[in-house]
Amino acid sequence: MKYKTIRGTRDILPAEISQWQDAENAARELFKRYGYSEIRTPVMEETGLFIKSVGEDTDIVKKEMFSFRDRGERDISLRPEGTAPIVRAYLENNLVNLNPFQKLYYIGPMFRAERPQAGRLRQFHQVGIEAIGSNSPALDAEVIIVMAGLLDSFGVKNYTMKLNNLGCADDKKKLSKSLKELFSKKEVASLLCDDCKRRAATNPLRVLDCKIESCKVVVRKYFKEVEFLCADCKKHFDDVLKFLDLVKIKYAVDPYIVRGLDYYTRTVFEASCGSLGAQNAVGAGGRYDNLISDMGGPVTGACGFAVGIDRALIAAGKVPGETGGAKVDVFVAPLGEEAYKKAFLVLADLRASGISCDIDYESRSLKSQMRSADKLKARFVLIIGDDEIKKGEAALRNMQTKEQVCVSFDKLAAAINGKIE
RNA sequence: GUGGCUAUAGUGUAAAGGUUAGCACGACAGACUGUGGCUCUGUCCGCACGGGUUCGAAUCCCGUUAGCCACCCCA
Repeated sequence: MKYKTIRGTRDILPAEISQWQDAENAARELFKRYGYSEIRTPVMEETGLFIKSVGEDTDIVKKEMFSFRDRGERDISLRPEGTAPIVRAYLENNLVNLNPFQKLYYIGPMFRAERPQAGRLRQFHQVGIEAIGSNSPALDAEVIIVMAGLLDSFGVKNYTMKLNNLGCADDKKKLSKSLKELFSKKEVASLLCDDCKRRAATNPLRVLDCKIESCKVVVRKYFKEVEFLCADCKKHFDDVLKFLDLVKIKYAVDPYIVRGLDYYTRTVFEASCGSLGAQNAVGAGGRYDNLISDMGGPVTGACGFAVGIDRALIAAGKVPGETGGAKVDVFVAPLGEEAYKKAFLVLADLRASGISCDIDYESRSLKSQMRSADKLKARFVLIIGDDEIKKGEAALRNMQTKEQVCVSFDKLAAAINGKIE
């Protein structure tokens, strides 16, 4: 029986792992500059956490969660997103008492049971930040700036940053109600696609970002008349834009951006990249001013984003293998059994001195060992044969210059360290 | 989840129902037996899985699985 990775999951092999490490390192370095600390939460949570936060009627909860009941009859889900677990952790660990304002970031796998495609996996990876405990528009702006900086550091180019203002919870309710009324009119409803006819009743905001042209026409024609934003929310959004203008971040306000998670309020944003096909969202986020209180915490604002690492690497055009391959300082090549034992000892000494080195385990010809050394991109090969053992020194060959010198066994580490500098 | 396209060594590909499934890259070994990259030689590794049609299937049909594309939705 040959086993395979399950649908929508994949192995990240050594040839591409450096891209992931580079991306993660870049993210950590960037977040540190902005004062964010890492937090790691479990990949599993109570299912109820996501139903409550992401929303009962959202697709993520309704049809995309990997949920199961464990042996203790608990309802558990693999996390489909990172925000809810972090809010849970913020409240559960009383971080609010430590400091009510927290800047947190996370990196890790998320799980959604969608039909897989390139750039859309069932286990995918997100890196994101959550700044909890402030209503300031400067925070919205900073979060957007950090996301733009992250995409830049990943090498993602040609993305567009779209912003919208959904308003506070009351505004959203007003909007939803107005849209329901609008779509219930026969002359409007008859123009919508079948999906939107259904959405008009269940989740009317989603009609706004329907891709079908006829629906777009309807939305453009009637949506302008819908007034739903209160004065505070309007001002908040205007201030966010001012801060962004101040640091010359490029963005486009798109009144049809609607996020698929119920907890968003006020500012929402999305970075999309044309080269990704239909999976063009490479990062997105927004403000969620009611989530913390909905989860039993104090009334306090928060804002965050998530970037899909898998997608970002595709968008950045990273190709596996370009930077792959192990590199080693010294390849030790013994000839014969006696020499192998000596080599084994030398290996231990060199490694203890901080020198990366490797050896062949199959006792092959020197030619083969030289080839292996070449493949490993070894900078030096240390040849140990009977002659060398007799003389008490090994032959150290520089693979680039082909220069070969004899070095006494007890001075090996020092000699090599001197040459590596 | 719906619809469509696809599936040949590790990778990229050829074979339009008819011998031992070909090629390139790759891996491994060797070319006066203690010296790498180039070259040459040899070796290794494959028809996704399961049924069916046929004298005969990589090739045609069905199913399964997986990938890809669009939708749904989303990072």
